[in-house]
Amino acid sequence: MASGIAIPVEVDLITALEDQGLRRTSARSAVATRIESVSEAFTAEQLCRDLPEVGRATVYRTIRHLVDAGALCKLPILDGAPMYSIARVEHHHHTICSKCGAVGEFRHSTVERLMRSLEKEIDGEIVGHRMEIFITCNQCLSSANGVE
Amino acid sequence: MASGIAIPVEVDLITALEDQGLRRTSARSAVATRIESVSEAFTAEQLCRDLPEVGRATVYRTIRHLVDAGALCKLPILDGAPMYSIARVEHHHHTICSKCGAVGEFRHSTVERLMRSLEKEIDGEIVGHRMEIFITCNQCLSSANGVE
DNA sequence: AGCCTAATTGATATCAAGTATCAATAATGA
DNA sequence: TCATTATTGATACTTGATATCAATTAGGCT
Repeated sequence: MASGIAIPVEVDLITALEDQGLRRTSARSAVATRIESVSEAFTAEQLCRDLPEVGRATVYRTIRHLVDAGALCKLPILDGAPMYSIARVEHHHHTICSKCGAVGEFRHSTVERLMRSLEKEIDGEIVGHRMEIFITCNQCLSSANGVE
Repeated sequence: MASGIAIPVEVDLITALEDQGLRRTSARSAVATRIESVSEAFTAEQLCRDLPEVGRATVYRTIRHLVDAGALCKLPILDGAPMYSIARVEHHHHTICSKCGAVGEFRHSTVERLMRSLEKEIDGEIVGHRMEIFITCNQCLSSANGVE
């Protein structure tokens, strides 16, 4: 999705954890491996279901560590549990398909430029931003055409 | 906040509810009045605490109706319950102070222009977007200076 | 290898936010 | 006023997530 503007970087979740001074354990490896193998965004509960051999608490803790390490993005969904996706692009934003929930990443220089121009208009100091674009992905568009 | 670019519109929450075909009741009036009187963004639980005479279920239901009516914005917070703010500006985005949590609104044409330019790059059809700018508000900036 | 210590785990209890239920109540229209 | 329908709110429940804490495990040290 938006592959033309994504800048992929190497992702190694277990290393990201070790870089935080955390030990490499079988539970953490299981969580990391699983996340790397699912290409799409996921919720914590999904991960718990996929990994019944790992305790819920550990799954949640590991996710939190990965978010702290910057290796995972936590993105709040309007209704329901937040989703997580691997941070493959340095600084990026997300596209969310409002039909199927698929999450993509993109990066666009205009967003950063926009921040600088807003700086004058805003009553304080900008420390960060977040942006989500809601789309109907091509897959959902074509399947809708096929049915109707 | 960002008053130079905000375009205020009239807000009358109880009317917004009636426009949805909902009855004017004392519980709904109490909720609407309370929301109008607090100038800042709030959580559902805060509202419940402020209105002990109105049942929790009714508070939640009324908030949902107001969001459906477009009179309230629901904005997901990274950790914890979503906050709600009156939609005073037609289409707008939010500033959130990461120190004190104060929420402001702003509107900027560049955001809409940005959407149009992104349309080409994104693998699907844009149906909406959301943007939050995290700031340290002037009040928090000055109080930090005063203490340190 | 074996030991020591601190980190980690996970079953369980708990918490917090929010929704479903449903009998009692209130609002509207005839 | 009456009949009908919407609304209310106490309660129970669901879901997502965290706290507790005894048992286990990893990593360093000798």
